[in-house]
Amino acid sequence: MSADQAPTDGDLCSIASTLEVIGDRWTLLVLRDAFRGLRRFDQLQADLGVARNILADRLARLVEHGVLEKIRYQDRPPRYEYRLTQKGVDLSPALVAMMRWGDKHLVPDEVPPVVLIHDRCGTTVAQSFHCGACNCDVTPGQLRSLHPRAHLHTELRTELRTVLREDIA
Amino acid sequence: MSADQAPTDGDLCSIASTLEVIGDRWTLLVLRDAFRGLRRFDQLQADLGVARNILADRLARLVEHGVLEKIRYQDRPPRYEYRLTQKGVDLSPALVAMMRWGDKHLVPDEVPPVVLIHDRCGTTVAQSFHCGACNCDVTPGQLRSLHPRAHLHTELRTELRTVLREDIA
DNA sequence: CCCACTAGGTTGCAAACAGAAACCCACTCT
DNA sequence: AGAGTGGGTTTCTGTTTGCAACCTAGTGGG
Repeated sequence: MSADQAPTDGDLCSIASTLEVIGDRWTLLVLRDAFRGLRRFDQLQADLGVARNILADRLARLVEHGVLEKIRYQDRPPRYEYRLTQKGVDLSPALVAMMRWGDKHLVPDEVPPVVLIHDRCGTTVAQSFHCGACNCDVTPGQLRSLHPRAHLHTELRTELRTVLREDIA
Repeated sequence: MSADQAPTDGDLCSIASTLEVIGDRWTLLVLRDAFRGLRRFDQLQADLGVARNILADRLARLVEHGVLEKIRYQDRPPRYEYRLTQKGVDLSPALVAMMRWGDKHLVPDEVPPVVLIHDRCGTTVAQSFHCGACNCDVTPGQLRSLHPRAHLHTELRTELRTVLREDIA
């Protein structure tokens, strides 16, 4: 059954796979700035204060993974900008979740939180877990996770459909 | 602690602040395992394959930041486990968002996705942005962000209440 | 024509960090 | 007494990072 062949289980776990693409401090800060609308190399470099070679590396990796696109926005002289693809835009739930955690547990009073707006109606939008059956929001503590295949937990349980509890107490 | 300040704008941006706590590949993998129920040093070390000194460092940092608690679960010999605090459990939206992005854009068919269950009713739960006014879900592309203070964008706009568009096209 | 300037990088080198393996300690089991 | 276990720390070495300098088009000014 070979539970441990991979260097990391990047191809088995969605979180590990995701971290192989964006699991880096500078990468995530680049994405944050991309969502804020920054698109050019020097804008990003000035805003982040990151070393230029590191920024070049992270941008190239994000382009390679299809999270950003490198677009030539003028021809002479050739100038490029980096903008989010749909795949990149789909990262916004992750960035928003981190932002909300920071809002709640760090920087309590200094910074008024960024507000998310539904562009059609202009009112605020909340991120949540929603249960369609109960038609209610679900807090993290009321969540359980069901692993369709338990190959990641062969030591704990060898049966399929193992329920792992996320309890805290 | 005591803020070795301003290498980045960690105290201005919630995302940057959050990344100073969890913005590291191993840290995030430790948290993933914590949500799966792993609690002991050797369990984590065996599962992740991380160097023991690195794991010790990451656990200590997470405890220091109040994301995990180090609990003595037996006295002779003294044995400890690490479990999520409420602050730690509140990170689940971020982990879930990364997991869903990985489900959607990486590992497409190999791994059946982990399903989230509402413990009260046993049915599946979805993570979403919800607009209360329209009573509908909002896709990432329909989101705009409103920054109550624009101090992070003084070059772009010096006015308050700058609307930053997250458009892609 | 010559010079400075900008965007978008690349190169070279010192310092910091990650990883592997060995070691340590307190206790229990046999 | 010797081996095993949980929970780490130390040591050494190789990779990664950060910083600064440099490069390459092209543009605008004098």
